[in-house]
Amino acid sequence: MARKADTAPDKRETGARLGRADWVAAARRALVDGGVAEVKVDRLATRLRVTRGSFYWHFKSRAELLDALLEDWRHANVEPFLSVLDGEGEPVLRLKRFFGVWLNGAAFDPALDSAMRDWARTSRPVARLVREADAARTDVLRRIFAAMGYPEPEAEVRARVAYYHQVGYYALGIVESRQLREALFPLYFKVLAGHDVPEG
Amino acid sequence: MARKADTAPDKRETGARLGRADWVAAARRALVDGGVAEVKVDRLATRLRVTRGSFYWHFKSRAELLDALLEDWRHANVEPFLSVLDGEGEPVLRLKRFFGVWLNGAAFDPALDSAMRDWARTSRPVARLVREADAARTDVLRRIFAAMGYPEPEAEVRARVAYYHQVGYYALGIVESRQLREALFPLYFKVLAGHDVPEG
DNA sequence: CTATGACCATACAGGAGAGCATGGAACCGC
DNA sequence: GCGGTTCCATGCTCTCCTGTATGGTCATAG
Repeated sequence: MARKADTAPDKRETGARLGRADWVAAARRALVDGGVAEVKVDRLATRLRVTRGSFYWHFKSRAELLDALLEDWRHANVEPFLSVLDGEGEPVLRLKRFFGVWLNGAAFDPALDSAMRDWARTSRPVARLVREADAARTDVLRRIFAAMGYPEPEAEVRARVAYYHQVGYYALGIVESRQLREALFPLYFKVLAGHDVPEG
Repeated sequence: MARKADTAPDKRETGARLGRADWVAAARRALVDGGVAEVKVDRLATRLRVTRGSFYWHFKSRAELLDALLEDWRHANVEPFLSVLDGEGEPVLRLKRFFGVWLNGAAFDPALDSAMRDWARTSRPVARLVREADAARTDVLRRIFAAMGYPEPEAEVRARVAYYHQVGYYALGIVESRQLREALFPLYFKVLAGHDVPEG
């Protein structure tokens, strides 16, 4: 029944066949709004409007899908984050750019980040990966603060406060208008950086 | 087989019968080190060295256990937290006391707090409860900063940074020696409060 | 037009876990 | 020590999910 797609195939374009990427994308969505426990083969199949027979052609097992999901996250939410922000320029401007990433949310998905952290609580390899990402990110911040002239213990502490603060913000599941966040931005910057927001 | 408790009944004292509280305690432990998904009736039964038959005498369903778990958390980790910290005294000293709660961790359990937040990601009522707790706690902080003389928008921002920072710290699953944390405490205090650590 | 490979449906086996029903054991008041 | 209450064991049913096997359909190269 129904290769003709009764209503809407949810993600893939009309009638197109699926690939591993489609399954990973569906898994990512399920992870974000349900946790790993909700990443189940038959549910994804239902959502993609195919049967599990399709899945087991693309993947050997559910574990293989989770591995692919992990690699997908690493590739999309860790590497770019670092390469973009660990560049050149005035330290204060680099810091402003760092905060900007959180604010505009173009480079990465905070909800996915939280979901990954949730997953990490019950999976050793995931925990390792997430912690590596966290360490790398805080290290970028630490170097920026050090370049701004803060002595070593304080640079580390400021990096932590800034980064942990953001993680906490998203962990709380706070929903605020972009306007409000932008209005508070100068104050956040002053408190976290100990400087006023620079021009540019 | 075995009312005589082969090895150790895990929690309840020798041979004693169980009550709702025992099941809730077991559920809390399971929640902390496995997430809601691991709070399963038969696993708890195994851990308590009884069968599921016992459970369904004390509880109508698994959902009822989760409700009890929720109420248990609210009663143990929200109300005391506020009453203790919203007291009298110098604002700076109250702030120091607030941070002290995080540090010595006697008044509440940060791991449980994180587990609850994870749970809140996939449950509306839990999210509502956790958010109420968060709002109440940040409000205590905000009032302290305001009493310290910070004008209103900044008091709010400093309260957020301080609180979110702690939430993030635990969300990352960081494990540090108490020594290191105490060594960094003065710096944290200086960055977060804009003051040196007061005496007393 | 046909053959090959990519993609998917169907049907089966098996496990894990929730929930109910019922009988038995332990305990307590009297 | 007897009867009622409290607590627990045992044995079912049912649902959800994973994994495998196998055959069908579609696209496309030649």
